[in-house]
This record gives sequence, C-alpha cells and structure tokens, in this order.
Amino acid sequence: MLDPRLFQEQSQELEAGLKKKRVSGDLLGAIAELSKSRRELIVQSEGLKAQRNAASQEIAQLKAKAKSDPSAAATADAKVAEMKGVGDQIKAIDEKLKQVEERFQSETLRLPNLPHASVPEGADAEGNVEVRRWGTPGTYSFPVKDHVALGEGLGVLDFERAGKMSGARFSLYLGAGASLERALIQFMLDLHTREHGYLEAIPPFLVGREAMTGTGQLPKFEEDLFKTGVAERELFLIPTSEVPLTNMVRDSIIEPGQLPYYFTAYSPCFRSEAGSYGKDTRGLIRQHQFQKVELVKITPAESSSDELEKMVKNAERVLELLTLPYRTMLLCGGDMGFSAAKTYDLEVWLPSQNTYREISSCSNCEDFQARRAGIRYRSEAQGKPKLAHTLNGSGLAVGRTWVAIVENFQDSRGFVKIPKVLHRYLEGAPGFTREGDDLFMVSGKKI
RNA sequence: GGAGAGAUGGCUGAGUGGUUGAAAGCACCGGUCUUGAAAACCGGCAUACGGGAAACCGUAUCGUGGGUUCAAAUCCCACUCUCUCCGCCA
Repeated sequence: MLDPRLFQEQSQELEAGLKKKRVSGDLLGAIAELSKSRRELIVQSEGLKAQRNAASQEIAQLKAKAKSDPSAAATADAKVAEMKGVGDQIKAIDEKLKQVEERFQSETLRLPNLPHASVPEGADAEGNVEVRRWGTPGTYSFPVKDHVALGEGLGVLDFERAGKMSGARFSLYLGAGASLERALIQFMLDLHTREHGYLEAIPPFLVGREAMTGTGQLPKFEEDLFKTGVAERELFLIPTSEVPLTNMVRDSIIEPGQLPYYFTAYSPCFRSEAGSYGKDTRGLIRQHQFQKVELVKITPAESSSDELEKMVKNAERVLELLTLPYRTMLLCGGDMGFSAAKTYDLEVWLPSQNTYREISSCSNCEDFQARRAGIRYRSEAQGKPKLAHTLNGSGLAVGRTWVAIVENFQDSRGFVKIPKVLHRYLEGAPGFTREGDDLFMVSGKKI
C-alpha cells in the first residue's frame, strides 16, 4: 500500500517540512534506520530465493532424466537435501524482514503530510492568516441569544432527550428545526451538483480499517473514531464522508481524460472528540454526531492548487447565498491537519460569541492520501501511472450552518428569519410563517 | 438464517505439485499488405519491490492470510467477496 521509497532519501527539505508540522527528527532517524535494515534483509532473502529457484528447475530436469540415468536421481536427492537448509535460512530472514517491515509501516503511517511552500509558519491558530472577509455582522437592538436558547425556546432543539438516550454531545432536532437542517442539506447538495459540477453519492457510513488508513485517520487517530465490533467484524463510523468519497477510487489507476473527479455527499459524521473535553460543551458546535455535506476532488498533480481555490469558492458560495458573514483563513503549518498540505478554513460569524467560528475546512492533500490509498492516474494512454492529488472540503458543516442561521437571523421575538434561498424548501412546512416577503421559523410542536 | 457454486492477466477462459508470469481467444498498440479502410499475416501488450550510472538482473504477485514441500495457481487450514436456491426483511 505505502511506497517505502518515499522515506529512503532523507532530504533536509523533508525534515524542515516536518518541523513546520511539529514532528521531531528522532522519528525520522528511526524510520531511516528501519528502511536501511529492511533493504539489507530483502537483498539477502532474494539472493537465496534466486538460488533456490534455480535449484528447483535443476531438480525438475534431473528427475525427468532419472528414469534412464540412475546417477541423475542421486544428484537430485543431494540437491534436495542442500536446498532444505537454504529454505530454513530463507524462512528465518523473511521472519525478521516481516517484523522490520511492520515497524517501518507503522512508523511511516504516523508521519503527517508536508506543508505546501505557500503555507505560513506558525505553531497554532494564532499563526493563521486571514485572506478575505465577506459580509458585515448584523447589529441587534436587543440582547442576542445563542442558538441553544433560541432553539429550545422555539421547541426545535432538545438536548435533554438526546442526552437521555445517548449521553452528552448528542442532539435532537424537532419539527421546524429538523426541517431546517434537512433543507440546508438539500440546498447545499443542489448547489454543488447543479452549479458546481459535483457527482452526488450516498456512501457507506461505516468503513473498514483499510479505508480509514487510506485517508489518514488511522493508525494515528484511532481514539478519535467510533468503532463497532458487531459480529466480530471491525467497522469504523466515518468521521467525515471524505473517507468513503476518497476511497471510491482507492487502489485504482484512472485512465487519461477522466480527471478531475468532483464528488459530493451528505452524511452524518461521528467523532469521539477525545481530547476536547470541556470545549464547546454547550449546544451544537461540538457533537459526537453531526451532519455534513462534503466535497471531494481527485485531480491530476498539476491542477490541484487551482482546484483547491475553486473548492474554497464553492464552499464560500454556500455562505454567500445564505447571506452569512464569514472570513477565509489560510492555516499555518502548526494548525493544519495530519493529511493536509494546504488548508483554508471558512469561519462564520456567530453573534452570541461575538466572533468567527469554523464552519468549513478545505484541504489539498496532494499525493499524501493517494500514496496511502493507491490512487493513480495516467495522463496519456501509454504513460506511467502517477499519484493523483486528493482534496476535500466541507460544503458545509450543516449543524454549524444551522447555528449560524438561527443566531444571525434571530429577531426580538426569538423567531428566525429564513434566508431567501431556503424558502423553496421550507415554504408551507409546519413551524414556519410567512410575513410579507419574509419567512420565519416560529415554533416546534410541544411534545 | 439454511443449502450449494465460484474467485486466474483489461475481458472471456485453460491449467490439480516441477523451465507456468501463466495456454487460447477477444480487446488494445506497432508493422506488412492496401489508394484508404477492413480482412489476413507478423510482432508487442501486467504490476510492485530490490540491486545497478545504465543496458539490465533478481524477487514477489493466479481473491486475502497462514501451512505442507527442495519446489505451490495446483495440496491443507482460516478468512473475505461474488453468484444461485430457500427463508426473512426495507
């Protein structure tokens, strides 16, 4: 699966890049050591195997001759005895090689992707760079409420009941709240499929270990995933549909002229959120399960940079059509994810927090995932297969979009004014009321 | 859930222990012939890893993982997937 050659030559560039992503040089040293002993063992093993294969052929010929020539039979027997020893040696070396190879794999799979040259230096979110800003945060003549107060006030959000059945960090949308969430999904998918050219998919929401390794969630982040062991079958709940969408082309060679592929899917996403205890405990911001519409691109190497810019625009368009103020951030090396070479985050304005909060993250993984997942393409029919580039982005996180709409468009009555583009999805739905040209979410149904 | 069948190169499909990385056909690429095309004929046509400056050499791969053997597509074990029939279900 992984191309070990990547780690053979330890360039300084590699080391510098990893430093940007806060990886120590020790890991690199260990990997280089493993790579060296791996190659030595391969040479030993293969030399002996070549010897054995040659002897096997000789034995075959001698046995054929043995009927007419008794001395050939004796020679054959001697060869067989000799090869028995060689076989044992091979077995021993291969055993050792297997161990080295396993360690080599597990270490290299923990190396993050290298940042693109255009990524700024920085240790954390402080180092991120704002690249543009759209819209103006609203002003309110009354004390703004957060989405929890508004949602519970309208009876469209119920954390108590969700907690009763599933514990903390689960949510229950009801009535108009559920309708709004569903309308957002529909709106986003319609936009991306009809105007941006993405192919819609409904992928599996549970995937195997290989798929998770291909996109980089495993082996390093196993504790962040939910896992099922039903019927002794190991399956992971997807933390994002980036995983199944990217894995659609795993272990394949894409023929000339096919790329780029644009995929989109709605899916629930499941994250254990280990390590973020105490953060964003209130409301929908950080949940074990949330809804997301994802964008994925598989592109030739040359065009992935441009494709990332276009993907960011596709995600921004969702916010613009919803008239939600946002800013676009270029992440610094220290704040980027494991698989990414370059990442833009979109942050939406939340009046209750008086700040911008992440609502989309769009990354170019370059050939990092492609290498792990075996995603290759040919640029011409006879050409050598090359590693494709993979990109993914939220288009958008639906729950956080819901939050942004409810908070940004609240009025003094605690109602929520629905953006124009959603009217066609919500017109006439229970819990919504028309006032002139405007549509308001006004209530859920008490149960 | 029960019973059965199967998995071989881009496709179809032969091959039950020994020069089989694998017959044959189709598809594809190059050539001969032809004004051009078709047909016919000739040739080519997997991937990965390791060594090498290179030519090239070596190793592995017949669903996956183990085992037996001097030697495995071929024998043994486990698993995965596909198909058919019955039952059940959306």
